[in-house]
Amino acid sequence: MLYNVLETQAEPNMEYTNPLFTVDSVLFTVKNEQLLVLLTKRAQAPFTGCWGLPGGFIDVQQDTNTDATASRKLEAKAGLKPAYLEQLQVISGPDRDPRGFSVTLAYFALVAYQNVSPQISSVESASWIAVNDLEKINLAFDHLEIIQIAKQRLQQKTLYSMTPVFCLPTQFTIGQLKSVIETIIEKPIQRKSLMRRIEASDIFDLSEKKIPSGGRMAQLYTLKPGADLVNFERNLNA
Amino acid sequence: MLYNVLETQAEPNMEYTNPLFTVDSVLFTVKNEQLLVLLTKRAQAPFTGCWGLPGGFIDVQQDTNTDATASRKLEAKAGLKPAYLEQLQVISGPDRDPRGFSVTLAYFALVAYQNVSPQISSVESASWIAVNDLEKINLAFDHLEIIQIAKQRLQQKTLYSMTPVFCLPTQFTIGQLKSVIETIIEKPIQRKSLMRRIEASDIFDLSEKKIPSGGRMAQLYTLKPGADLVNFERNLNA
DNA sequence: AGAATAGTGTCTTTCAGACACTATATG
DNA sequence: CATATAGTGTCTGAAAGACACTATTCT
Repeated sequence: MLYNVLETQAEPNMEYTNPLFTVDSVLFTVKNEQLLVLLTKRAQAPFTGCWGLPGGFIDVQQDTNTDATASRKLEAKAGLKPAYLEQLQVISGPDRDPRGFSVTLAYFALVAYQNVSPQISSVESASWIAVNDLEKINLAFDHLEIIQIAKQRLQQKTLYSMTPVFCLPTQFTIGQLKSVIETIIEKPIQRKSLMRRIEASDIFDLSEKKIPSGGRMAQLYTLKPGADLVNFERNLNA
Repeated sequence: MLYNVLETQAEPNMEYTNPLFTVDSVLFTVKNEQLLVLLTKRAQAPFTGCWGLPGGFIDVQQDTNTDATASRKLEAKAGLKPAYLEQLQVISGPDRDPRGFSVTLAYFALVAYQNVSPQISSVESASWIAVNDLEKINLAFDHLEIIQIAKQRLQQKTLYSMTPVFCLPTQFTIGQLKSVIETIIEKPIQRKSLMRRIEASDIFDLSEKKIPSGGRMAQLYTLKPGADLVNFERNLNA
């Protein structure tokens, strides 16, 4: 006993115990006026059999940074590349993983449902779940909390940017964009306000095509190649 | 050779090499119309003798999360507690640290210069450097880049919140706040606009006191106890 | 008095909200 | 034709910008 105490004190430069470090992604899409999140069924302990966020460990041989880790894990677990990916935040603590102190870098990502529907349905262990139905699901770790934080960030960004276009195919109509935005922020917006922002942002091209919509034909738009998203100086609605 | 290849393939569940994980802070303050950042002189390799951001490893025995790590390191290296602390972002890659793949969680923090000036000057190895003079300094790792990212975030937040109050003592005047804001965003603002926001945010109390200012006495304000910062729905200036 | 800073009154500008109106598709 | 959705015209409203004006303090 005494011996151990002395030995510890004699090593002030000891290596700190390195905590577990993982990268997890909250990948959203929108389908039928519902915000969906991608969950995977956990094959290993802890929380075997529970649903959780797709993620895993950095592969220092392969990954050039944590963005690459997030992408690689989404590719491996659900066979898809997100259209949008950004860091959300780090969550850490001694009690969130039974194996010990853990640090998780959470990403927040978007894809168009149309682009990934076939891949997901072919993967047994991955599934889209409506964010508003998550109480019914038994989620691993603090993943429910992380999803709520990601949802809030998505809602916030939707008020001052065109981020939700990444939930749509490359060609889309104003009506579709309006619907996706309304699903995300859970409030109606004015079509006129959206049109003004599309015009002002100058990041969209008119396609030559129009598509049927139940009424008058709708103009198709695309994001200009290489265009960066713009942040507006005012929020919508809120 | 062949044996090694087979062995690798036979261990799909092998432990990944855990990268180095550190927590660094970009602590800003404002003094004499200059934005300053706290740097520490590195005692150990790599980059011995260079200036760098105060930070270090998580202590899984002591820290309840990475926020605690950031605070503890600021306390240890400069003897101070920041008035404001939030996550900035994770920077990672195989080449940013000569020791190998590294992951750094950067924090962004604020203090009032008046509150910490004595501590810093008593610490040999810590010093405030003007952010606009950093080219002259030999900075460790990619710390220059991290400081620039933190500065941008601070500028952005200043446009839609009262975050800069954390660069001031608990009692402060509108004139002081205006000056700090202008230093941060490097642009003049309208005193009237600031007054309107102070009124609208409803997070400040008038003190009973006024202080001299070179002209008419200036009203002292304080942040209401327990008040959360408000995000305005429009940006200033920009 | 004159200079300096604090604080107010008020007009302009910008952009979102509201909503009526026109346009064009379908059955 | 009616209905549904696309898209426009234009008025209102909220909050920032501009800036002149008053108020107070010091020398």
